[in-house]
Amino acid sequence: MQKNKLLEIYDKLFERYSYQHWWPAVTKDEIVIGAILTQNTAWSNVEKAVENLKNSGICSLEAVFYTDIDSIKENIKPAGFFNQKSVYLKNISEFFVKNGSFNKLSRLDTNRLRSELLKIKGIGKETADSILLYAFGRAVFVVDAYTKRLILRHNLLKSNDYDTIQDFFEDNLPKDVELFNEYHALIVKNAKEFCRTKPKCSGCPLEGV
DNA sequence: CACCAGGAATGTA
DNA sequence: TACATTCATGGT
Repeated sequence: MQKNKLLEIYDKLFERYSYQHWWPAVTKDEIVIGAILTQNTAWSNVEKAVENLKNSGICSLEAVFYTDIDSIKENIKPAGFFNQKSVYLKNISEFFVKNGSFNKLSRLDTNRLRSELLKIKGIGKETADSILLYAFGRAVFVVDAYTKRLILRHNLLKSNDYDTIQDFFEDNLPKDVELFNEYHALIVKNAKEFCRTKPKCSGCPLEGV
């Protein structure tokens, strides 16, 4: 029994699933592009879209910026919402190209970088934080629908507000990039297995936590 | 056939 | 602030 519920939950998830290694050995550009494409979309469909971009030689933010939007649409079609996601990709690629890409943007502190990302149309809190964590390596906790449901079901908070839940994680965990990286991935992994349409809790590593 | 996935923008009250 | 609607493909 630990006094820190969040660490207890993490330990049980990690014990069951081990490392998820999200976005390993891929370019940062691909992570940013994937973060947009995965908005409310199954990851298997994102992989098809990314593969199309690679085959077309335009799986980079600079390439996206200089490629006509109709070609972008055609390539990312499998990921769904291609009409708006193509615009979103254009928006963020413009941001990176016009601001010196990772080289210069990495000099900004995390809060400043986050607020700049949130100004881009198509980048909400979860996408911004995913980019900060997985592409920039900043210790920012990503809150998604699964995370909210986990917090509410275990009665750890009353509010389901994004910032409230994010603060809860960041204030009760060591600010460790690898920990935040794995934790978010483990929550998704566990939710997919046990919390689909009908919550089947039998066998869940968080049973009784 | 229905449901929804590693959300965000927009509109309504 | 708190919900509701729209966007689109592909797997179960």
